[in-house]
Amino acid sequence: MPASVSTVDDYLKTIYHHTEWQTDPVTPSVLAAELGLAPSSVTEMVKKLAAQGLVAHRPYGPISLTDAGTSRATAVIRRHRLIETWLVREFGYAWDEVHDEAEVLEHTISDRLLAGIDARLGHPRFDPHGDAIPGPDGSVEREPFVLLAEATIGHTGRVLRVSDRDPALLRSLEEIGIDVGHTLTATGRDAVHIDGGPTIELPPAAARAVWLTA
Amino acid sequence: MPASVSTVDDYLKTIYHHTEWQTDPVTPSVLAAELGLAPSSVTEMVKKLAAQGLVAHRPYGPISLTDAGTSRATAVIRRHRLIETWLVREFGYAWDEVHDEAEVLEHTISDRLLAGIDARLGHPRFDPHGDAIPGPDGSVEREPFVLLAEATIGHTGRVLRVSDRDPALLRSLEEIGIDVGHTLTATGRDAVHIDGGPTIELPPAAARAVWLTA
DNA sequence: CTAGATTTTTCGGCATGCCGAAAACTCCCC
DNA sequence: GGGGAGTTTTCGGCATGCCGAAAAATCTAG
Repeated sequence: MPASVSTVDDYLKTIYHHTEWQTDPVTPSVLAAELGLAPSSVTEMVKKLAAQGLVAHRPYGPISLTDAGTSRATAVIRRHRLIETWLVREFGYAWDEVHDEAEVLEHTISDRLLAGIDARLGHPRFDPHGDAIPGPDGSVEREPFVLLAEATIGHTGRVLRVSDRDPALLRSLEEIGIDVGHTLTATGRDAVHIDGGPTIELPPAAARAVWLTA
Repeated sequence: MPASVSTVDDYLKTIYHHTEWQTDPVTPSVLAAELGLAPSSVTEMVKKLAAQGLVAHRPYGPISLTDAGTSRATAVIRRHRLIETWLVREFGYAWDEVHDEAEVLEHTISDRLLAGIDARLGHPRFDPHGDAIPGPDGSVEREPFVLLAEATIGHTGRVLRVSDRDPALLRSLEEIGIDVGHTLTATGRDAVHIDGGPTIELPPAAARAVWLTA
């Protein structure tokens, strides 16, 4: 009768993740797309999650996490990002190679081993691409941010995060010199300069994949 | 229609494990007991394994691994023992604490990560309790052995393996000084001396948990 | 404001892997 | 060599989590 832990965790994580850098509501169709499932499957599962008090959802409405759901989601994300960081730092994985492995291990590593990994990494608060690693208590460090595509011309900010959704884009941004921690100024739609250097043209989708401090 | 990888692996591993230090045939009831399942479930699953060519089994007969089954089983055992060794050496787990974690991770770690762990450990060929870690090619290092309970009085041999089935027994043997690598002489039923020292009485089941070189 | 498009939900179904009860088969001992 | 004990298999069932088709609700445009 209780749904499997890792399935539940996947739903919660995906819901949380969706709202982390965006504000649009989470609907069953969005969730279905992100989980790679049919919408009907999502409706069913969401109903179960709601029954368990992890999610708020009235029929035909948006889906949101309850406090219980949020804390469970941040716990999963903590695991995921800690594992990713660990794979990169200790096993030489490239950033676009860690995701699948972390996706699996986040459900299977024990709390004890996770604590060992966390300690060995020195309790990091951010993963290699700027996403915050929630603390063991669920706390998340955040600062106000803007999506580069939505920044006003002339806005200057530090790169907080580069979306890791498209590995090719991620790598090309890296080559250009856009990486977490660098400071950028938006000089136009799809154009920036870095630390006072020359203006650079960005590939099409890039401005929607870079977040700056507000 | 294909059974889940980790379920299949559990069956194969258990069959292999059963024949590793004993010679009695593997029957559905034995397997059911070791897997904690009902015999009827085992019959069903074994039928599927046989259909996949991993196991040889005619109705009412014993179960044995085919070559394909054996190589798959040794691969799982390699993973399991490498993970256990790693948990002990790098995370300070005690020997009786590693099993459950390894049981899960053996199914979920990628080949790549396993190779990284293996390299980091220096490609060990034995786990901390003397069980051989199969090589990546499935090769297993073995030397001829006798169960202490079945050794002739006066037989002297090096301790090859201490069963890790009963953690309490394992620890009490350790306290007495019986551990992998030590040399023992069987001085009677349930009595030994170590490296020429005084004769020691063993707890009841101990003689069935210690293997010596032949 | 209403009709068509879109989204969400309901419903019947499927696969996996397990169980318990009952039937089929083996084995062993007298 | 016949029975009974014990083991193995068959069979109907259950839970999870998914799908597709069809029904219900909502949204959007004219």
